[in-house]
Amino acid sequence: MGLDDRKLAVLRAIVEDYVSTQEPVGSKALVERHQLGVSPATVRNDMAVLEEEGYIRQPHTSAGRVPTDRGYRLFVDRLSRVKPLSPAERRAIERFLVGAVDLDDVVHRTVRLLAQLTRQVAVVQYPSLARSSVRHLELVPISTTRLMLVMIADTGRVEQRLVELPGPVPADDVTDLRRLVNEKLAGARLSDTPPLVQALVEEALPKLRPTMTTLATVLLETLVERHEERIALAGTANLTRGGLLDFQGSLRPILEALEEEVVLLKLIGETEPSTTRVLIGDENEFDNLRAASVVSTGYGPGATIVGGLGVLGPTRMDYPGNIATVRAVARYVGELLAQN
Amino acid sequence: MGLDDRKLAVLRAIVEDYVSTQEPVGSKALVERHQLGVSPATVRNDMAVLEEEGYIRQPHTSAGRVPTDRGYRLFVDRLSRVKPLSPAERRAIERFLVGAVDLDDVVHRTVRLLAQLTRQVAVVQYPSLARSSVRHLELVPISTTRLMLVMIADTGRVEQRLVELPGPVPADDVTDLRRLVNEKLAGARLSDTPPLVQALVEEALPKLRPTMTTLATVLLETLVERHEERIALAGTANLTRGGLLDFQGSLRPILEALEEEVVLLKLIGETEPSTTRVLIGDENEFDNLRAASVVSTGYGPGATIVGGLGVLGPTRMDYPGNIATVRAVARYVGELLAQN
DNA sequence: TCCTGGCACTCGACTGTAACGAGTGCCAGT
DNA sequence: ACTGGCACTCGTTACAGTCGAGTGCCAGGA
Repeated sequence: MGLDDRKLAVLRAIVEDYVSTQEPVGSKALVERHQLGVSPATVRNDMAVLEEEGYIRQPHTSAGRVPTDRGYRLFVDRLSRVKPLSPAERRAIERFLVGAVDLDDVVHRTVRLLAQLTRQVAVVQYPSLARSSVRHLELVPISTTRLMLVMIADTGRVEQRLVELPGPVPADDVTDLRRLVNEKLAGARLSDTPPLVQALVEEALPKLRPTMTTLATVLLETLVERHEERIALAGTANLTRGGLLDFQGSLRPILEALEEEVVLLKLIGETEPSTTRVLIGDENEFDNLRAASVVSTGYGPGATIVGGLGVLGPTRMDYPGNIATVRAVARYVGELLAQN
Repeated sequence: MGLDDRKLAVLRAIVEDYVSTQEPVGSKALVERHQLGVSPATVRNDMAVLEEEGYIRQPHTSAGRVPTDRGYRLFVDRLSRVKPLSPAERRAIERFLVGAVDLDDVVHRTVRLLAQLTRQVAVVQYPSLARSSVRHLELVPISTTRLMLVMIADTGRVEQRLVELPGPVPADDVTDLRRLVNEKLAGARLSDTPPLVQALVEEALPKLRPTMTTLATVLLETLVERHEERIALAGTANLTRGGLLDFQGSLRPILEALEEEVVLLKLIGETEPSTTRVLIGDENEFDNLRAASVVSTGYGPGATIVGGLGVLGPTRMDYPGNIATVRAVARYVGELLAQN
């Protein structure tokens, strides 16, 4: 396809104008607002080509042009540079994140910060258990037949779970169990624990065997199988900006998708490439989100990645700005985690 | 004000029809759909009176009548009986709540259940710390100068917090601290802890004094001051039912309000009367929610109340049905908590 | 005294027509 | 290869007219 430099410039101009005005942009307005150095008629010819190639389209015959998902894609890949953050934004990020005392606190502040800076819906995944290691396991007797199991991960996450024991267990045995469990599991990556837990049961003294078996079941459930992942969300009210024009008039599918943790995890949790990922409109695998775009990236202390974060908004969003913000926030959060 | 039985019957009919059809209801339609035993003209006279008294109003001159907030209030207080739950609903509640392993689990299941049954936005407050007692405090050494403080409440809530110690503390001292803290605080209501914590510091051995002081600060922050309350939310997508007619076309203020924990707590957290509370439209103290109604109640094991739960929706909602559901769910959750 | 049928009236919803104008595609000329 | 000009499309807006649901009021009857 023959897209020369000017045609690309036209596409860029269309995207920028449409994102900021939210109205279809015509050839005349384009040459007025950008120094393209050619006449509207020429721009129209270029537009015709861009439309033929599927980068823009006309909502109605007598209206201007609007970028398609494919047009945004080209824009993001080749026509935009990452916008540097304004000093005000930088300051906001720093100020927002100091004083966090808790992992919960960090995550909550982060998600609100992201929502505020981007004016989109923000999503932050808690540090993934799968990518964490066990720092310590604590067993707290609640009654003679009940224990509270508390797992503290190196990422700061704390999970707890009530354990119903098969029979009464004396305090000394609890101490033994605690020691055994920690000797075996402390320091291990959560994803590596199943065989270790198995070994624990097999090596346990006959006296402790039944209790350990129960404990092992709960351990596996808590550490590996169950609600492994947590998510924080903020800024849903931002969906209502752009007065019903975005999302073709109905927020319903979006709101539904946002309530499904599984969906959100898919969106921001796939962090293999460790670079910023942009999903535009129907590139998204969920039908409910085919009118939305997602900008996401991984975060973590140093170079490692323990979770994902990102923003979700209309396809008509400020990609360069949002990409810059998401990256910057991820970096700051990573630094914060590294300090602990 | 002279509202005889028939006028009340007319009001009831208007509310019921409007709630189910979502359209202003006229005198003719009313007599057709209800056995009022009088003619449309008579109903019109009654309507005129009801309108004068502020219970109904006309959106336009040539339209039917619509209940006002005041009309709904009268309906709820005097004209409706609590709808018994359908067997299907009963079954749904029971099935939904068995198998919950965790307080987190219970709360999440409850909030989703409520949202599903009422088709409104559901809100559930975690058992309030202020109404809980300390079951156990655990101190887990993370490094020589860091402890993880874990508080387990009798309601099942678990709070944790990282403590930065002023200097290295040997393991034996941690054991002592743990014992001291538990001796003093275990069993105490959280709201009663401040003086006890103070006493802990004063009675501590000189050797432990600095550490205990730091610990005390964090304890007070964690137990009393900070994010004492937590909230779970579900069903926001239900706001989009009734296609923009409810909430005068903009979900924005509602979504904004739902993001403020403080607002939600005010809505469902004030559980003094222990009976079901209904807030209709502008009875609500938050401007953002003047187009919404809230049905809420307290829940807890036995007769005690440890938190609140409820639903939020358009003023045009099925009050009798929602009240019944909210009550039933609260009772079941209470029973569930009592078992632990 | 209260209810009812009848009737004029209001006013939003809908329909059809016309003018307007933003924007386009195409073509001939440079 | 670009440009100015021009005819054309079609959504938007304004306006007028009709329709009908629903009302308020009144006179007559139980």
